[in-house]
Amino acid sequence: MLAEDTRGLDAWKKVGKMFFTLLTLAEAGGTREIEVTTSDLARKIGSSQQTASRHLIELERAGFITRSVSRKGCKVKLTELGIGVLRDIYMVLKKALEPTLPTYLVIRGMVFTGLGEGAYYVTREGYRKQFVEKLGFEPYPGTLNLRIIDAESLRARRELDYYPGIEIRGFTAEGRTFGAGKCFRALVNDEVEAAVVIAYRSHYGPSVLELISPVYLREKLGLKDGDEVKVKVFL
Amino acid sequence: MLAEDTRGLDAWKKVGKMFFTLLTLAEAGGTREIEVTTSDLARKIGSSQQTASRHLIELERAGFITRSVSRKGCKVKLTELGIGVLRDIYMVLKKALEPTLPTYLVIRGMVFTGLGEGAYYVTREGYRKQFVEKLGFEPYPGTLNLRIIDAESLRARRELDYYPGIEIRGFTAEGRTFGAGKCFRALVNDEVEAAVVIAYRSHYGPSVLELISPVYLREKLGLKDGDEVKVKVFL
DNA sequence: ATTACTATAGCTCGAGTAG
DNA sequence: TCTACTCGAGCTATAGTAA
Repeated sequence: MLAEDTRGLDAWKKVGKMFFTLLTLAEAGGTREIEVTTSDLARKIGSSQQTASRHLIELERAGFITRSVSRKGCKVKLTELGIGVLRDIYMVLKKALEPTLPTYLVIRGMVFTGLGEGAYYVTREGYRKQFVEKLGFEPYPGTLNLRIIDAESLRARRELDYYPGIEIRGFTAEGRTFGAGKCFRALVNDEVEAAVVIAYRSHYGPSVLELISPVYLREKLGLKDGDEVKVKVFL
Repeated sequence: MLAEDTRGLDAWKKVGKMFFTLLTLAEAGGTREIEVTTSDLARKIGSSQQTASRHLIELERAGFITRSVSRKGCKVKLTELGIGVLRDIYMVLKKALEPTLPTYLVIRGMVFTGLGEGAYYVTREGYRKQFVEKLGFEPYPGTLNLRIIDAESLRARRELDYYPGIEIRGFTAEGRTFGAGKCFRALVNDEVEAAVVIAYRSHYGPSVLELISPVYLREKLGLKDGDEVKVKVFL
C-alpha cells in the first residue's frame, strides 16, 4: 500500500480535534484573512463560544493561524503551516476519492444566437490572456450559446456551481469592470475541444451554456440555430 | 460568506476524532475493500491497537464502514455514507485551497529521438480511445521525448508523481498487457496544446518527459534534437 | 497471531464568570 | 458586546487481559 507517511501525519495529530475548526476557518476564507467572533465560529463548528476561543488560541500556539484580537472580534489568517496541513489532507482525499468521482458531466442544449457580445468579451485582453494561460488555447472570437431544456441537463448545469473549475479573475479596463467567473474544459459532440464559461454575475440564467473553443464551433460542427448539441464537461 | 451548511456538518460531527481513522482507511484503498489488522491501523493513525479497534467498531456502528472480522484481521470497506463524508470535506478543501494551489508547473527539457515506440503505443486503440475521450483530442501518432536536465525541472517532474492527473487505464490486447498511467494537459513553448504522458511502469526514468499532441510537434515548432523546449503542465 | 472487553488515567468541553 | 479564565462533568485513550 502506501508508505508510512510520517511527514504529514505528525502535523495532523497536532491539529487533532481542531481540524474541523481549521477547516471551517479555511472555508470562511481564512487563507486570506477574515474577521470572526468566537461565538460566530462556535455556531459554525457546532460548539460553545469557549471552545471556539480555546481552539483559536491553541491553533495559534501550534502555528497554524495568526490572530489579532480586538474589542469586537479577531482577525484570523491561516499560516503556511496551516494551509500545508489542509493541503496534505486535500491531496490524500484527492488520491483516495478521485477514482470514485465522476470525471465529467453531460449537458445537452439547443444552439441559439445571442446578442453577439460573446465575441466582445472573449477578445478583451484581460480575459483572452487568462484563457490562453489557463486553458492552453487561443479562443475563437465568439461564443456558442446553448439553451438547456431537459431536466437532466439543467441538474448537471447546476452541479457545476459546486465545482471550482478554472478560475477566471475579473479586471478593470476601458473605464469599466469585467466580472470574474470560472470555466471548465469540455468536449462538444465528443469531437471538438472547448470550454464552458460561467460568469459569476451572468445576464443569462443558469439555463444557458456559453462555450468558447479554439475553433469556430458552428462551422466545425456544421451547426445552425435549433440544433441539439452534447457537451461533455470535464470537472 | 458561506451559508451555514448544516447538511454536511452534522455528519462531520459524528465522525469527530475518528475522521483521521476514516481518512487513513480511505488512503489505504478503503473505497474498494482492504484487509487491515488493528495494530497496523494503530501504527498508521499513531495510536494504540485498542483505539484502532474501537474506532473500527464505532465507525461501523455509525454506518461509515462495513467490516468483517476474522482470525487474522478485518476486511474493511467504506460505505456510501463514509465516502460521502470524505467527499464533503474534499469539496470544502477544494473550494478553499484551489485559489492557493499552483495551476501549472513549468518543465524544461531537451528534445531527443527515442526508440520510435511512442508511435506504436499512441496508436493502440486501447490508449487512443482514452486520449480522445479524456483529453479531447486525437493524438498525432508519435511522441516528443524531452530529456530533463536542470534541477528545477526535475523537481517539478517529481512533483507530478503526487498529482493524480488524468487516469489512463491499462488493458490487454494482442496477447499482451499495456500498462496504466496518467497524463496532464500541457502547453509547449506557450503555444501548442499537448499532454504529458506518464506510464506508471516506465522504461525511461523520471528524467524523461513524453508528450503527445494533436499536431506533429517537431514540425509545428520547428524542433530538432538538442533544442530546448518549455512545457507548461496543467495540474 | 488476532479482536476487543474492563478499568483507569488523561483530555476536552461548556457553565459560570472576569476583564 | 467582545475574549478567555477556572473547574467540574463527561468523553476518549491506553494498559491489562480474555477469548
